[in-house]
Amino acid sequence: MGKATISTYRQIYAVVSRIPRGQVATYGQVARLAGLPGRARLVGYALSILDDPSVPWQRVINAKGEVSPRSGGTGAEDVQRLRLEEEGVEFDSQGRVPFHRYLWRA
DNA sequence: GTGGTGACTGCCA
DNA sequence: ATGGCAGCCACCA
Repeated sequence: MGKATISTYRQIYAVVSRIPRGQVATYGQVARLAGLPGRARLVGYALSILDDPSVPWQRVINAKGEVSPRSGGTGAEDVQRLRLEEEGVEFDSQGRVPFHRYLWRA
């Protein structure tokens, strides 16, 4: 665990913090904006160990437009969807967020 | 050092 | 449309 890793996470959290309320971004998109193209999984990991409550992690979803299933079976997915709906993001009948309406155009 | 595991994604059958 | 998989790379056992 070195400095480089720490700054990498900081970069990721900084990008996520820029996503506007009521909009969403994909893991891959966040990775690219953070200067880490092709490293979407790292974004997922960074968010999984996030402890800073000021980072709007709920606005990051997968490339299919859905809230990514967690492995641990925790209720995090439901919390994420609820928090998004609270800020005005609507899900379609298939449980997906229509990108044409809510994707963040950085 | 090695191998398995992901809050992922794009490609291909 | 759906599912499988390789590539990705930090972490942990």
